[in-house]
Amino acid sequence: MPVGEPRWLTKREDRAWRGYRRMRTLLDLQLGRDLLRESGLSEADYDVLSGLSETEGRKMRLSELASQMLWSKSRLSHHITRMEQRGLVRREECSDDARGSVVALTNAGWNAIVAAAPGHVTSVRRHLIDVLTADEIDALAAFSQRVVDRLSGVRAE
Amino acid sequence: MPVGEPRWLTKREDRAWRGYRRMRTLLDLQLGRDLLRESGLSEADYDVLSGLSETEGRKMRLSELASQMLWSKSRLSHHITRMEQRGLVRREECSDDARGSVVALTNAGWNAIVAAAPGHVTSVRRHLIDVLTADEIDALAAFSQRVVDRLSGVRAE
DNA sequence: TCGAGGTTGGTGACACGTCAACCTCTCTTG
DNA sequence: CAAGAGAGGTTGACGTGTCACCAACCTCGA
Repeated sequence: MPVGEPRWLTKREDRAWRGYRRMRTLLDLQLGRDLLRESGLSEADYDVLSGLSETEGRKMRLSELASQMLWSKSRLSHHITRMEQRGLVRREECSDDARGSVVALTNAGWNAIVAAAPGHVTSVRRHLIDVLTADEIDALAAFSQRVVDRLSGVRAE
Repeated sequence: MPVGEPRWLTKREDRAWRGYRRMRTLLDLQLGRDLLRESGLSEADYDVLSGLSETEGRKMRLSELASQMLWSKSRLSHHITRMEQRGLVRREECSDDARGSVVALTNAGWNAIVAAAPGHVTSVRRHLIDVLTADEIDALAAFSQRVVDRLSGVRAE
């Protein structure tokens, strides 16, 4: 906690910060709406399906998927329960480790992600990617990676 | 909804998109944790207090605050109810419009935001602003503004 | 002046995320 | 090999956001 006056944001910095936050809010909202309307999936659903679909055998350990998605195990477990009830994924026992469980894509889940992906990519393009210049794309990739690296290295102050 | 194959993301675009999303997730988490630890406020609390504190008279119509924050009226109403119970804000009747209500900052609310702001700015600096070059700051401000403008102009499709 | 139609908030039900407690199983280590 | 530490996952309680709906209210044309 800073003791004296902190270095307040300059006008330029403030513009960037507010712009970022507003973009984040609006973009999430729009992409989520587009996705839900066109495919009946939430962004969370999409991420889970997408993660599984890119994996060898279309199945993954629960904890591995959770850590890749930056989700808590509890969150993923709850979410998988709901998706399982909708037939998108299936829990299987883990042969290696009797404690563990494996999440597998069902056919319905595979079909759902295949059907949803084109529309989602189009939506991401329209609202973000195609609005940026090539330089801005590269800048975004570069600095977001840097921010992520710093945050991942630091556990809690 | 696209009919044929969409334009999939290139490697560069994909790096930007994934980087952005990961940054968003981690940054939110970290800033929220910092803020809560140092001031006992959630980011939502902070935004409400901050919005009110920048206003003439430190009070605002509920619907105006909601639209400025890009929140639904219902969400704000729920949140104000909780903040009211903690003494951070107060509801007042609206003289112009008997349907309306006004949210006002209490002294406790003012003290809370004044106490929280320096630490929050420091946290934003450390995890985002100071990690970016001046050019990146300007690029972020520019393209986020552009994305926001396009999204604000479009209502639904 | 009255009624239709839109606006402003509030409310209850539900979906989702977090936290902490818990159980089971695995792995060390003496 | 037994005991305890610790990992993997599940569950329930709780807080928060969304959605649908309602009541109260305003505005404006007939």
